[in-house]
Amino acid sequence: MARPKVGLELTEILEVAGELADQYGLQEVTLANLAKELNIRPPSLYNHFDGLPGLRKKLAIYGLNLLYDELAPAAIGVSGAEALLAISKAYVGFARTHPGIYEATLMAPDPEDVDVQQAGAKIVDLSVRVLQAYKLEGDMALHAVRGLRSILHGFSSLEQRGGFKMALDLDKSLEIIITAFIEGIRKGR
Amino acid sequence: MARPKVGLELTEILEVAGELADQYGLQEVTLANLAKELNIRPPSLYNHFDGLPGLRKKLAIYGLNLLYDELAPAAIGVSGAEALLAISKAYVGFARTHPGIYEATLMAPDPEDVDVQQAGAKIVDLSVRVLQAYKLEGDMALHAVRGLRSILHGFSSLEQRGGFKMALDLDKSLEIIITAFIEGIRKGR
DNA sequence: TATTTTAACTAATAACATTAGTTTTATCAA
DNA sequence: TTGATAAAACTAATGTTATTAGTTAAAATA
Repeated sequence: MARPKVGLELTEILEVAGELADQYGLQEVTLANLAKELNIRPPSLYNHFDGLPGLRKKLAIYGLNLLYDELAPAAIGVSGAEALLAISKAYVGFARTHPGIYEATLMAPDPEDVDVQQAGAKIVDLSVRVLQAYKLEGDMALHAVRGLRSILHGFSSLEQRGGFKMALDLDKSLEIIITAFIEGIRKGR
Repeated sequence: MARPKVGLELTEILEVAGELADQYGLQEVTLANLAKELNIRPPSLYNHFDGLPGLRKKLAIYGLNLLYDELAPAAIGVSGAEALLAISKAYVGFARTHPGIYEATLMAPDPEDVDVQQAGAKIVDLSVRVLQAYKLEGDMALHAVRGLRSILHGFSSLEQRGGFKMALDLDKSLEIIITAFIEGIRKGR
């Protein structure tokens, strides 16, 4: 019993791949660079995942789980606008701290893949629960989730790509945007 | 006089590259594939731009200009919420029609590049003008622009990556999200 | 201790971007 | 029309990458 290598290896590889992604960008996460970092030869990596697409898929799932683990704690003990702002800040914060891993999250070779969908669904479900405090009726709850996700991803993505050039506090922007959006949704019933 | 090849070549190359991107994805826009499509050898492309990074930069600018050319007409003759919804639908529509070119728009090798910034600034300016109808005071106008851009990019990006799985009308989602956001911004003064 | 599995390895191949140097083709001035 | 010039194609070669095949070493298990 106890196979200390089997389970640990893959996680360790993904951690290194994640560091590589955050530090140099996702496009630098190549089998060559990863192998160099791990002091093994590139072909050896095929024992752990199915080539570069396999790595990117596992990295996407790994990243989605990391993201969920940061969002979930932010949502406990609070509700309503407070909870909404808390997970929003956590989301954007994650994208800032882990730009490469966040990018990997959206770059799965096949986004329709069951495992990837499942990891992403946890985050969607979390958003749904936070929005339940607003008692939105019918389809409005679903539209609201789409809006929230659009804002969070769009904001993170644009910030990451240097899209916001104005000298204007980013956290304040986020708070105003989220607050405005949810207020508008409430008025719209 | 009249050098019908000099100017036309580059545009023609970008058109073919754009078709390649839209049809097979941006990652398939390689010098090898592009050269094959143009019936020339890959090294010949270096006479037109500085390698793959050069192509991606030019494709980004080309795409931003295309996008602007679709947004601008949508905004004329209308104002207020009507104009806002018009450019929003045009934006998302462009991302749907030209998924590869839209992606290229955000994938410039150096987003800080002056030419890229300039092409993007036209679109930001257009958003600013449309939002001016709401007479937002002080920084609120700037926050609003950031919010609008986040929504439009986030929505397009998530839709493109199959992020919205629910059987729920996408255009209706967009309309509700944009309307809610701008209403919330107005209330927040 | 013997077997089996895991994970490393070497060697080789194909696709790609890129550089250097050359040739063809087209433009334009005399 | 012709000769000079510039643009844009070419061939050849190199280095990096992912990938496959086949092999070996090491660890876990029976």
